[in-house]
Amino acid sequence: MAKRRADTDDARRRPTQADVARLAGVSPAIVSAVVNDRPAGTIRVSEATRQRVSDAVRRLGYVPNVAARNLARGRNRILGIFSYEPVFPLESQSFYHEVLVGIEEEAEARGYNLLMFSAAKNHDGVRSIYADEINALQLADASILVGTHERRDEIVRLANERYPFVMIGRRDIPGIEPSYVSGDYAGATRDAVRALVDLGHRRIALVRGTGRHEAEIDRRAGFTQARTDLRLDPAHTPQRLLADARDAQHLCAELIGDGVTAIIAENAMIARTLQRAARRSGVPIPQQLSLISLGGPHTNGSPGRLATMLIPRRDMGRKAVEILLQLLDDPGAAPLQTQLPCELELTGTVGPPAH
DNA sequence: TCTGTCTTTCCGCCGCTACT
DNA sequence: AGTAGCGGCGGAAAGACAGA
Repeated sequence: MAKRRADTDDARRRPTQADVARLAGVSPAIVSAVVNDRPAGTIRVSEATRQRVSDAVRRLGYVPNVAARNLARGRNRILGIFSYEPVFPLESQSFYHEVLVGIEEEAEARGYNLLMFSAAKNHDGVRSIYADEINALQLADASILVGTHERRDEIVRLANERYPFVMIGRRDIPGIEPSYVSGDYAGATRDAVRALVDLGHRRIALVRGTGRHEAEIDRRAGFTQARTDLRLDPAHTPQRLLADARDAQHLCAELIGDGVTAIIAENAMIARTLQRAARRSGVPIPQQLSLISLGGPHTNGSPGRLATMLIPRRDMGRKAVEILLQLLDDPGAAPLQTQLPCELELTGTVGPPAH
């Protein structure tokens, strides 16, 4: 095998550290120290020896074997990105575009390469980390998981295998405590209610969708918390479900009939639907009804630009890389869970109540 | 004896192959 | 079928050796 190859094919064989060591008349450890420029604290090499090794490296054309080096270090300086859904749709407004930009910036700054996992599909046609029953992410030292349609059984399996990973978005998964980076959606929702109250609103509705994801649960929890903090009458601060866009006009009329002067929409789609419904009903925004969207991004330049919660996507990407590297440096560390503050951009569709 | 320089040895990584 | 050994390194520890 390798030995046989060495005998028959020596001239074409790539030179190794051992070859350099032989030619320079030193031990392989010295070659390693010179090639990797190890500090004097670990191993001292005289200038003359260093020169001999460098000459031998040049004469043989020695280049370190990356695979062998990774094997020895147990690291390959590759971070994975696994997405349960396409992250490169045409719209540059895609939620994940900015997150990926942040990931790339931070990975580059720290000298790590990125590897995108996107091919592995299981028999259901759904992307799966364990499509072949083997953790595909092992190619990378650690990975960032994006997407909201994750398979939670796989996340549990990853955690139990002690594979280092970070999720974009808070996850509440029984049995494990995954590391994640998320926006502080509850805090931003509280801030939105407070801003409306400061403007004089007392009857404020949260219009939610059918989703039951943590990001949505957090927004609803933030709304409820704000109601308590600000001593608002629960009867005047309802949470209403908008399951079908066709019901928007009816819901809008109903809320206005109840005296509601401000609506917080759980996501941008609901916000735009309500905005259109109000326009059709002849309800002026923000003169008669204020509207805040808890999900960006809004369409810049559109008429009646939406007041919006700004999700720090780029920072989330950067923080995810930071956390991954912390997990790599200290595999025994407790899960690192971070919620970044989300600012509110209260322009366009927010104003004081009519009376 | 101390210091500087270097060698030797060992472990770990893991897929693959040869050997028992 | 099971096991040992190899490849090609990095890194650390222990020790050898020469010269001051």
